[in-house]
Amino acid sequence: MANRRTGPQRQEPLSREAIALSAIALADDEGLEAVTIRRLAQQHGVTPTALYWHFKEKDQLLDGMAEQLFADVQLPPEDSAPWQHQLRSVLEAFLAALRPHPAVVALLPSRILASPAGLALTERTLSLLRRGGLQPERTAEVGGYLLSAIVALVTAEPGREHPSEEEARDDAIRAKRASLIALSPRRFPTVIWCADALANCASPDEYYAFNLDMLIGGVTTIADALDDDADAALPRSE
Amino acid sequence: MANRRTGPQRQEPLSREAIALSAIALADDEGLEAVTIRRLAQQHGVTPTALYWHFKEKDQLLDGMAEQLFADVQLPPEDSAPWQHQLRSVLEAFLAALRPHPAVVALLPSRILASPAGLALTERTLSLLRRGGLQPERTAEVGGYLLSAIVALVTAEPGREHPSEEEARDDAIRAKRASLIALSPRRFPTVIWCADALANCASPDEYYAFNLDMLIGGVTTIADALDDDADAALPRSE
DNA sequence: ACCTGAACACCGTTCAAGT
DNA sequence: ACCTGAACACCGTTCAAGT
Repeated sequence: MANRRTGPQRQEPLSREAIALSAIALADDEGLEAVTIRRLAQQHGVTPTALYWHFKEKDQLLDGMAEQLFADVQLPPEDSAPWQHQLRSVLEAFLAALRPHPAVVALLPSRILASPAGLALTERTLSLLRRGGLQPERTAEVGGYLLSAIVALVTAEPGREHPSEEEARDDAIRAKRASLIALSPRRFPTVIWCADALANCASPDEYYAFNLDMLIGGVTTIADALDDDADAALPRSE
Repeated sequence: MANRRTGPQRQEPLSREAIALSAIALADDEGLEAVTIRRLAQQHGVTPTALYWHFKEKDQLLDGMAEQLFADVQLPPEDSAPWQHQLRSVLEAFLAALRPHPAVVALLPSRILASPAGLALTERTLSLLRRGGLQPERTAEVGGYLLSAIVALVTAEPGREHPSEEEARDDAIRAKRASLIALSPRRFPTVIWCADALANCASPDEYYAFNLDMLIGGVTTIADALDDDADAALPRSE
């Protein structure tokens, strides 16, 4: 589990990409707040100030981490399926890239339009909404939000914040569940009814699939509403 | 605009609430990363270590900030409207509390079940989904996600990251738009088509209303699908 | 081109002490 | 009960210098 702690490494020169990859690994292991110029330098056997040759400031390192995640997205090939189905495939591909790195995803929403791979993902998403009949303002608003909503899906996975070591994780889940069960049944009956599933996600795959169904269902609803408006505006068109 | 900078204030003893409120104001003005034990102490005319009498550690200060925002939510009274309509009203109330404090909302998803006011919001949300026919696992998964999706709605508002001073803001929007317009029209035709709306939100109210329509439409879709399943399982019920 | 070393301003936090 | 003061380990960043 613990990441390369093999002390100072003599090796070929550093690269932006190598630093960003080890930063992602460090975030995966210990959280985003563990990603520090000084710790990364130590892992690479180098002085903290050496990193400033590769990145002008820490924010550019975070940009590099985000870019790596966007580059992991395996966009499905375009096909002739209905646009809603293709949209679901695109969002699933984004989700698949994010799930291994939940600690990093908070970096993505503000950086998607500044990253080449993020732009490719955005282009695919927006073009499918356009095919659904949305005007440019709606396309931008809904498309941009959908991508952030996928990020939020990872952030909000029940039980995601618990530790990953099995025993400590079980303890945390039990403690969370107990704290919910102990609430007033008069004021919080439904929280208590849901306590198990709020404390931990029994099946993450079902959590993701069901909420994706919801998002796609919502997009379909608003696209259909636009069609109805168009029908109403052009009464006996066709 | 600038916040009470009137130097050391001699006054009645500090309180958790007063510190959390000034922390929110500081985040509104200068972003969450400006919220520092030392700066807050300075604003209150007190030594940094004085804050440790009120909060065991900085994380508890962040808890207090989140609790204040949850307490701002004005939950609508229960009524006899369809559950989807009531759910929309609850989400609108949450959104109204968040919009004045976009820099703070990232604190909320991980803290909602640890805050009394957050639990009240969760209870209302879950109880309406239960009324929609969802089982406890789905209720927890969808309800928890919906609340995070509202937070993401604020985070992802186009143009939200630009500065708030009018002139600098116009410059940032123009620069963002120009950078999108300059992309390859062959590879990014739809991004270019949407460039204006991606660079800035012409009407935030419409952005929020339209995406809320989408979320409510999605919840309705999955609840209806459950009804259909039930109908199929009990063929000529009724 | 790529990295070191010294230095600076700024963090969160502990602990003993004051009133 | 509420706050001060000194101290510690840890940040990001600049700049001049080395090879």
